[in-house]
Amino acid sequence: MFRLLLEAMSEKYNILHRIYLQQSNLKSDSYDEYSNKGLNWPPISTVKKTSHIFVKTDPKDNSLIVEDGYQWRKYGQKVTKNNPSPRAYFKCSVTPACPVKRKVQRCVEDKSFLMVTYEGQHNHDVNPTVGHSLTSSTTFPILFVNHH
DNA sequence: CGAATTTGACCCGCGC
DNA sequence: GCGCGGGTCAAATTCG
Repeated sequence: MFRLLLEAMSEKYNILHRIYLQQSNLKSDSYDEYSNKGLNWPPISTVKKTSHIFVKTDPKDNSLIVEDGYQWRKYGQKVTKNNPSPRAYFKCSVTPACPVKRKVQRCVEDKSFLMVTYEGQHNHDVNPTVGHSLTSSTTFPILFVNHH
């Protein structure tokens, strides 16, 4: 488990470093805004089509809703064969034309983990008010990004 | 009263 | 062709 964490974090660092080199060459101030706020992971979705993110939450909190700066509209919930815990399906509702989908499911072995799957990339910017509230939280819940 | 969530139905791809 | 598993739709319902 820890080895997976380490590999995924180093991979995430490599991706971020590549993005940083690209963005610094392109003189983009939107990425500087991200890095200043500590929101490192939204630009990853601009590189990768789908990404699996593990989020630590309270297992008692079964709301299955993760606030990440975007606004999601739930459109389905299913139970899969491998996982007894239900899986929730969300769509980005910040912009009606945004094609991003998100799946949220509890991890099988550790119920305090939440696996979030992002599909696609946002064609709009992140809501700044929600993003600020996210960074002001003391515990940054996102553990690592795994990609297939 | 409008919008978001819930939840069963529907749909589609895949393996037998 | 059929059943199953997973993804989406949409009517009803709840919530602000």
